Amino acid sequence: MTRAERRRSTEARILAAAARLFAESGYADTTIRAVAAAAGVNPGLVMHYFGSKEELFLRVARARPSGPLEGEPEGVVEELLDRLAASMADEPVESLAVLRSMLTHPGASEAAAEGAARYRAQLAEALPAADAGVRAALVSAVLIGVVLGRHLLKLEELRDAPPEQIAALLRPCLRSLTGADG
Amino acid sequence: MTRAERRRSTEARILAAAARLFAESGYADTTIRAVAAAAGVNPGLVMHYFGSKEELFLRVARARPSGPLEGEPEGVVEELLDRLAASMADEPVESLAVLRSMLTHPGASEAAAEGAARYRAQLAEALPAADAGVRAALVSAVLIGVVLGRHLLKLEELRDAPPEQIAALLRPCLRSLTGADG
DNA sequence: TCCTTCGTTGAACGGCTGTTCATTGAACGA
DNA sequence: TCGTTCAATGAACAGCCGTTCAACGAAGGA
Repeated sequence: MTRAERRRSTEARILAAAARLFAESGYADTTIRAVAAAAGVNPGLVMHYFGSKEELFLRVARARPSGPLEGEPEGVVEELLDRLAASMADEPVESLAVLRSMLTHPGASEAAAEGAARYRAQLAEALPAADAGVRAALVSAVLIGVVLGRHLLKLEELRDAPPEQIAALLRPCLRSLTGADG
Repeated sequence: MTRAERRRSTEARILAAAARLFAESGYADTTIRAVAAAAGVNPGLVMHYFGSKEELFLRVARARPSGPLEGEPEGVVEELLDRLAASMADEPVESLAVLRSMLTHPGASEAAAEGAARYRAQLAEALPAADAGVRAALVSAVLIGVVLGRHLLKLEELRDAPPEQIAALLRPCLRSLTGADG
């Protein structure tokens, strides 16, 4: 294994461990030492690669663009439900890391705010109503609440329910919020 | 001022400061020293009164029973919207402290879980549908998402919108989730 | 008035944190 | 083969944390 490969491999291992720990424990309770241990690496190395705990977190939290969101409200709702179902099937480690840390770490909210605002703006543009902004924010809040309830608060009924059932129950709810029900 | 009065007054001041700081910063980032400073008191006194940071948090987080929730789904939805509007008018410090810390502090979830589960059970009993449990959990998740979005994530559109507008947009959403729309 | 009670303080403790830095040793280029 | 590069280590630093404890000083009872 070449030197560059080892380097990339180690860096990836640290990032994966950091994402998992940030998601599980939040920003404050995740220590550089724990990340290093989980990655099988020396704490100093984490600092050497990422400079600081803050920058390590930002590398994990970098908002990956999640595809465009356009078309008629009906289609947008289905797209949102699909994404929700997908993030329910497997544990969405990065999203959870961002979500949990946004509630823990002062800087995390600001770091993710720009991407989230662009997301809501995109969503709002697909809505016909005059109060599209508030509606888009409510849709975001509802989806965040559901992911939060299932993965972080671990509400039993939500954790045990199949994704399709949740999506089906949520459909009319989102259709009314987006104005897709006329 | 009598000695017992001073004692109660100081204790109340510490509890109020703790509630505010737990809500603002979560469990981990709230220090005993900061609570003591905000209450104008010596850190040692906080320990002397409450024993530990954990017990101080539990005193703040003790679930205050929030009235019964019964009757027809339509009425329950209106009751929920009323409570939501009320918690939007003023900053619900204690609720936020619990909510934020549930996401920060391992023990906080468990501490609040019992009360929250009883709340969802009560809500589920008022719903006629066979999948009342999942529906009740989804209603909780939606309401948590909205409070979270407004007070913790500070989504601009949600923070600036008047409570009545949010309640109005949420009404059909909650009616469909509770099965109040037939 | 004197002694007790107790709210309150200040200093200190060990432990864990993020971060730094000199050092090692194996992969590399010549 | 030899010197350089650089991934990786281990020990150490200062700072903040929760927590402890001896001590002070004013309120309360006799």
